[in-house]
Amino acid sequence: MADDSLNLGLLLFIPYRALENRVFAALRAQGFADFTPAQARVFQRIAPGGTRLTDLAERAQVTKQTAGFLVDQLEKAGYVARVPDPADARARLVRIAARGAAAIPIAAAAVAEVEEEWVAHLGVEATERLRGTLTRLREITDPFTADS
Amino acid sequence: MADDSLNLGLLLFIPYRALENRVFAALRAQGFADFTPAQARVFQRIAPGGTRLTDLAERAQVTKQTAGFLVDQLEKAGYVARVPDPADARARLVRIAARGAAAIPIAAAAVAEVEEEWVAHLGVEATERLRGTLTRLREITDPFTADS
DNA sequence: TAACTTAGTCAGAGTATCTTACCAATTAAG
DNA sequence: CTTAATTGGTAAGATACTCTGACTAAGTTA
Repeated sequence: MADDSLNLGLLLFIPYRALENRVFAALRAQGFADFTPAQARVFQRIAPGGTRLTDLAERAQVTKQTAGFLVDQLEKAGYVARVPDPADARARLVRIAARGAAAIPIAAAAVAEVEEEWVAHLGVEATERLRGTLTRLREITDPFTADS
Repeated sequence: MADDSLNLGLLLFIPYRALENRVFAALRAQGFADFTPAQARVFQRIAPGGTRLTDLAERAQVTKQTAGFLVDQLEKAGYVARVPDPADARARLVRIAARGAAAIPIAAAAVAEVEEEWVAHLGVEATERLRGTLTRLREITDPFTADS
């Protein structure tokens, strides 16, 4: 018998994990096998114009040291680059580099594919409502909702 | 400006993480500070009558070795116990022990509290739809939906 | 009973994460 | 304009998590 009274945490985590697995598999299949989930979680939080390490750490909810460690690896692998922050000589901006930019459409395609499967199972409306509800939920669960 | 076009993965992950943090904070505040998120993810998957290590590993999507490592720690801390599996002399069932059972209502209360906040933000109906949609989503994203 | 499968452990390695302690640049106070 | 506090980031060391590969023991199949 299916136990469908799992707590919301697990209910959120299960599809998250499933989606992540699919995206990683797609990237691996296209030659992007040289990065890890932890690196990807930081990478995802980089804003279009670049993001400071400290901000990245806050958004990803890890320490500055952890973020620095992961960005080091992303940088070595060519996914990101650190450029000086014109607004503050202490800081540098982590920006998406060529290899990172190349990976994004592949990841996006994998997400779209999974989403189609979800739509096929849930229906268009329920899927859109899911997205809408999660987006609204972000307002009270993401400390960094208000960034670009 | 808020960028509300985040991919579904991140949209799922953000509230998951927020909820997990709250539950951990509540447990810590009640004296349950001697376990980790990784241990909790395995712990959560233990079925009422006990679960074999191999099943636990599959459900939590980690290797048997990792599951064994985490169960060792949970066992040392008194959250679970390993008992012989009457059906198979090779196997043992991981069962929730006294300390584990004591932690569950505290975690449940924390989840309920967070859920109330979500209801306050989203409304009752949207929250229930969220749960329903996620439960249905589990059918195609959880390899172990069909267990008790 | 020999071969195969399944439950679990052992050993060793790499990855991720934290705490504590720093340095350097910026900003605030006087 | 110099001292003090704040902020961006790094360094070192420890712990936690997770994996791969190799193994033992029990169960199943032929």
